[in-house]
Amino acid sequence: MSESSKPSRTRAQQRLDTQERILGAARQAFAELGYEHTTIRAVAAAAGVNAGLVMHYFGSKEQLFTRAAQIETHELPPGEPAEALLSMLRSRLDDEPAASLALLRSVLTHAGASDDFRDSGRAWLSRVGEAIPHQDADLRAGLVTAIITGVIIDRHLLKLSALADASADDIVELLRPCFESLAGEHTTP
Amino acid sequence: MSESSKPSRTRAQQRLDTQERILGAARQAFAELGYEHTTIRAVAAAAGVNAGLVMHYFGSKEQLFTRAAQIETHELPPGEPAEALLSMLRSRLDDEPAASLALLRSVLTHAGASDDFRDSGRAWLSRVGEAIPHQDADLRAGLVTAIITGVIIDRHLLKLSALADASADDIVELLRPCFESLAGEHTTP
DNA sequence: GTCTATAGAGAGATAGAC
DNA sequence: GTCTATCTCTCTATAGAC
Repeated sequence: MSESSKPSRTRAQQRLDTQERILGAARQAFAELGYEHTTIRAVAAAAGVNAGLVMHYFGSKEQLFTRAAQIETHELPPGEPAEALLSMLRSRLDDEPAASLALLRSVLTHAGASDDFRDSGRAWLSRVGEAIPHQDADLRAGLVTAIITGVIIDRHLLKLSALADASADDIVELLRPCFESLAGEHTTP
Repeated sequence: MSESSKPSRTRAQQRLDTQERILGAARQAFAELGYEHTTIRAVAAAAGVNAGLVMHYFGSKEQLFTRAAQIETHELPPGEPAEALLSMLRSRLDDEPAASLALLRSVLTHAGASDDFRDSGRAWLSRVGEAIPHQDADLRAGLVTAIITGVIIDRHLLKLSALADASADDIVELLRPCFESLAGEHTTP
């Protein structure tokens, strides 16, 4: 029967809460500093716990990163592909999730991040490729993805003035012709 | 016969030669590994010298990076802006200089690199902005630059299959409509 | 469930010898 | 002009106490 009586928060509950706090702090740190400049100590401090506990829960810095940078693969909305891609760009311009920013910031310097990125990107790319009605669909999918990534990096990570200050609507409007020429339903020559 | 008397290479010459070897090794290392994973020791070894010598010549890792990642600001060829941008993208698709890749690889994680990047990018952006015949020229310049950067990163740094394997010509052809809509000489609404 | 203590490795930087 | 030796710092990771 009862043990600690009032199970308003069981021990397992408490454990999950703490893990979530740590993951949140880790996501933010990885997004702002990148993999190498993020220290277990700093993550622990931000989560209000001790560094040893972080290791105890996640095993290594590498595993902590993989957990923190885990992103649900972006779904491509149904309908005309160019418009679908634009609407997903639109939402990412407004608020890109921290986990995704963490992955982006670290992808150029941390080998593990590149792998995570490739894995989560593969499904996305093939989905986009299938939606594009052209022979060279793969290259086109790679190009729109490169464009989206480039814009997101400049806006959220590098905060380059022109892109960081612009309204999401203006950006989308300016890029519409690009997306239509790459992913639109033209007749293939 | 003579030994050190033959000034086929003076001491100052020798010094410059060695410095150049070090800079070359540094560029390659920074481009491949990023700022944080590049060690003075490894650069020295690759250049066939000792780590102490690198410090002696360049003072600090930070200064070594700044020297190694120094890039002549890309000149925008004269003529119609969209075509000018495409032709410069074209050349960067074939072989991007190591110094530029080093800067790109490090820009997301190293503060000093971001500054160097911003500085060398500012001149470029204003030049592109001036060439674009639109009111919102700055935003348009930021967008084409983001596109170029995204494509170069995916091709040369992440080596994502679709972009890494494609021919430069195919990429340029697919992106031409994008560049024309962003930087072309349309009548402004 | 959480924290303390510390081992162990690697890096940048400095001073001076050859 | 170039190298050896070393100092000092910081970080991950481990072992075990409360």
